[in-house]
Amino acid sequence: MATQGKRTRIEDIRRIELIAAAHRVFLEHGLQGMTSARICREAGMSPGILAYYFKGKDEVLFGMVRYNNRLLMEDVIARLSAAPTNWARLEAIVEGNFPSQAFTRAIASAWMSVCAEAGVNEQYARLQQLFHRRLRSNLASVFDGMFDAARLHEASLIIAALIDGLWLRKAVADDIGRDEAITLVFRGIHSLVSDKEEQRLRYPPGREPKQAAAGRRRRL
Amino acid sequence: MATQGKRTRIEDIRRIELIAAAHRVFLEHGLQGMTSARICREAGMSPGILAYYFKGKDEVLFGMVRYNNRLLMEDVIARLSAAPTNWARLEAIVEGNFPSQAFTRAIASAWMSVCAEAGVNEQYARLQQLFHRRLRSNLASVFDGMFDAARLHEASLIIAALIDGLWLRKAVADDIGRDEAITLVFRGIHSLVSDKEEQRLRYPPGREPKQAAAGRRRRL
DNA sequence: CAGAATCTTGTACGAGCATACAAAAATCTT
DNA sequence: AAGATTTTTGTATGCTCGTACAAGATTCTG
Repeated sequence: MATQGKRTRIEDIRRIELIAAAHRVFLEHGLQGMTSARICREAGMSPGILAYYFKGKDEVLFGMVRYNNRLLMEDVIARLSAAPTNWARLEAIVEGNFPSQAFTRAIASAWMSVCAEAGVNEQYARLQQLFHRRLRSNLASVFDGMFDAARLHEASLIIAALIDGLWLRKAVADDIGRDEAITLVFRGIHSLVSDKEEQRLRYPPGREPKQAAAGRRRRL
Repeated sequence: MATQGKRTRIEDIRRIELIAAAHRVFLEHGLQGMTSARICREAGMSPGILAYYFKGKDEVLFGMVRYNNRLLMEDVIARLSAAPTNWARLEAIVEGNFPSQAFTRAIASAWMSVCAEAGVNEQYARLQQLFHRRLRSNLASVFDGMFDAARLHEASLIIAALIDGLWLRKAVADDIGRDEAITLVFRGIHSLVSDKEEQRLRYPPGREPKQAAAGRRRRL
């Protein structure tokens, strides 16, 4: 409160460095192997530093999950706002949920450990639920008008679950690549929506086919 | 080797009791909270007993996962062999993957913790892969003849991933019930296969509609 | 029933971990 | 530059958990 010129800056820097280090450790060793000492070593600092900038390890962990989710969301948001058609929006959502360099077994298994923890720890659960809701509402906004309310709910849930299930398989068996996963999700979408509706996705209403145009954006 | 009359019997009994106790602890506390002491207490034995009958905790854990998977598989196998039509076989597979009393948040989160561990520990991975392969080959046997090889692969993978994804959502958000989950999987199946093919599932070839008959069984 | 084999108990040891903290180093202030 | 403040270090403490083990209880055997 008294000083803001330097103190807050260094403090914020260290906190971010530690969270970023925690993120790297997390992606390599999972939630389980994410020990205080390892985080500090990864950040190139002394083991005691964590207690100086954070109340405890849980605070770092929590910040890390938020950091991770923010990274993913920002990517999807950027792609969404640049998408000209609803179909492009759909591609943005699906591809954004399989980040190019991140569809890795190690990352999938780290992600699984967060989901396992979310089953027990209500704070993690809330973070994941936020994430899930965002995915589903993004999907629903693209599908809007194609189904009645109940089917809309169902379709977005099916696609969201399909995406999660593919991540789970990646963690367990690692028998699927990024492009394959994306193809499978689109196969699922394709079979859920009728051909006529799929055309409406590819070419926004009021425009000729073959001529892409900026679809109205409903949600970010 | 020398004595088999009593020794092996008591030994097997204790091992099974401990594994069953481990299973109960696992379902309640997850892989993380599954401590040696808790397992022994749950089994009504002394904390040291575990080291007498097992080489270490990992052996109990491993046996527990096998025990769990066997329970699930036996249920599916029993339903499968009693199924008169391919459609009934499909119902057996899908419903067997959402056991009546077991589609619980606690159980889902315990299951997630195994998947997370499988990403790191190759032994768990193999167990889960076995499980996944069985599910997919069961699905594929029902769908056989409806798709070409590539699409068959895709369809079984999509449905299997959808099932896993619904379990994951159960762990994280607990916003879905057993019947709802089964309905969603069938919605996915319905949209993947054509109406004509779906009829072929419901009524085996060579039989009149409305008259259920025993379909030939392809796989167990 | 005595002695041996088997089974069970309770405890003790050590490893790994989160956290607290005193001392050292660095930085800022005047 | 001297003193005050902030930042960093290294270590110590206490806790949880897996495992080993000696001693006690039970069952088997002759």
